[in-house]
Amino acid sequence: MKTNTSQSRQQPSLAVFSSYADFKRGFAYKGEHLYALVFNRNRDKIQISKEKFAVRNLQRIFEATFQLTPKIGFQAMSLRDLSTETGLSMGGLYSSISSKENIAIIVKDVVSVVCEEIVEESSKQQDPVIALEMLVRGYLYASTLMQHWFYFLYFETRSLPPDDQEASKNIELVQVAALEKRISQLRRKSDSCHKSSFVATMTLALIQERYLKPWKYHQAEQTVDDYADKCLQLIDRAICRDGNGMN
Amino acid sequence: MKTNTSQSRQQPSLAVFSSYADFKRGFAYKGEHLYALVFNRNRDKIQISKEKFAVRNLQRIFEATFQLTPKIGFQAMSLRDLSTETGLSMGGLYSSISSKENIAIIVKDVVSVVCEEIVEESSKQQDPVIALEMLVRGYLYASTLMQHWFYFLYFETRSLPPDDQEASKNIELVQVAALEKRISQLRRKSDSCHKSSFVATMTLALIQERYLKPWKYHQAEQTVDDYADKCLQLIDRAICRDGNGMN
DNA sequence: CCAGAAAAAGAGCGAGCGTTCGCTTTTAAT
DNA sequence: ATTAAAAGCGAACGCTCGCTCTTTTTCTGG
Repeated sequence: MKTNTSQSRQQPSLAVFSSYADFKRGFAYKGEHLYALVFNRNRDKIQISKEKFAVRNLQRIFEATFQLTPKIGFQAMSLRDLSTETGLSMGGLYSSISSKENIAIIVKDVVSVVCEEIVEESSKQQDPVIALEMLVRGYLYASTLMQHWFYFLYFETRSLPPDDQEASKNIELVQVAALEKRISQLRRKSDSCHKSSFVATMTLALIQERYLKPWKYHQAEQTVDDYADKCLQLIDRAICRDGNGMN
Repeated sequence: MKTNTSQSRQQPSLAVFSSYADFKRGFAYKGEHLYALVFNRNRDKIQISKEKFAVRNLQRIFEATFQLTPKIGFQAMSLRDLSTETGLSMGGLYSSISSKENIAIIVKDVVSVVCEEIVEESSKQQDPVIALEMLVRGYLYASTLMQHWFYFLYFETRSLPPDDQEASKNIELVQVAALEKRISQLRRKSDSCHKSSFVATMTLALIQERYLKPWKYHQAEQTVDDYADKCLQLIDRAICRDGNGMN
């Protein structure tokens, strides 16, 4: 599995999944795979040419960033802090990422790729119920597995150059649009039911709540699976598509 | 209440309100009133002794901060930027706030005061329906009127010293707890209904969504009143208290 | 209108930032 | 074992930061 034939970079699809464990198994963006992806997508920013070395350094750099950043913010993290935490020298840091800003840009890129795949996979589905479930579970599960990345992007969007800030906001807009489309396909047309756009907004807010507030969920008396179930159930209620008859 | 015997500063209560316009009228934390409050609560941090000058400078400083900060973040805003934007000199800035960090600390303090009052006013109500409505509308309306302050605190909590970071998270926990208490009083006991804690979390996430994403709502094709109605309606659905008692 | 007090000004300070570059060590194909 | 290329290193650089302090200007009450 790990034996990479030089350049057979392939994105295994999210495939079908119905639980977090399931999803996790098929999830491609983790461990060395993830950093190999980063390496391949950002060769221009990385002055190291051998994948082996680049991947090792990138892994250290991002893990250290996610360690240092949440309590003090990205801007307040100095490259000397990062050097200490990674064990790399100043020079090593620079041959790996070329600039501090690139760290944030790469995070944006990664989250972007993951989100696009979720939307893409879901859009292949013609059944709106399954498609919606894929969106909700996909985003929820992916942002749990990559919590640090999603969290970082949300709070550090403002550390990005203007164009990337725009792109970062766009990720979210695409996500809501995908949700809204599927929700509107399911919504019972009635004035007493919530508008699709409102329900889509609510759904995204709930998903984000989960990865933005790790201190609430890290102890996790409640699993992500439960959380996903509740979100889906709530959507049903909001659009009057309840299983049990409610008046 | 507050121990204000010597101080003439009085906080007009939020009183009763049933619409945004209503709430706005009775809202005490705006304009010069607000900065007078800041001045009185932070005399130790402010080296200017005449209220007149202090209030004028504070107003300039916070308005400039809220202008500069959203796009680049607080850490990236230099005091020279702030000096340019406010029209104050370096020295003027320092006699007004003593340190850059104090700007963030004061924001935390202000948001804290506003939130405490919302919870306090609501807790005086014995009718849980009205109490819940006061919480939701109060938080939603207040965070609309003071959008910059709430937004800043959410994104800049990490620029605060550790104790204030803790305090900032606490504001949110108090808010959810207040919501949860009232929701649990209304919740129909049934396994098919969402747990009070989940509904409270969802409610807060929805409220925050609104002030955290100004680019979605600033054009506001949808008023805050509508938004509040929808939130309350959704709560009812989630806890199986529909019966459409929604006027 | 004046004199003492308060406020505003802004050049200057040391610290620490992101970044660079000349050098050493490691790697890996011969 | 040799050697050229790649990776790693860290002192040093220019710059900007938050902050201070002396000087100047403005305010204010008699």
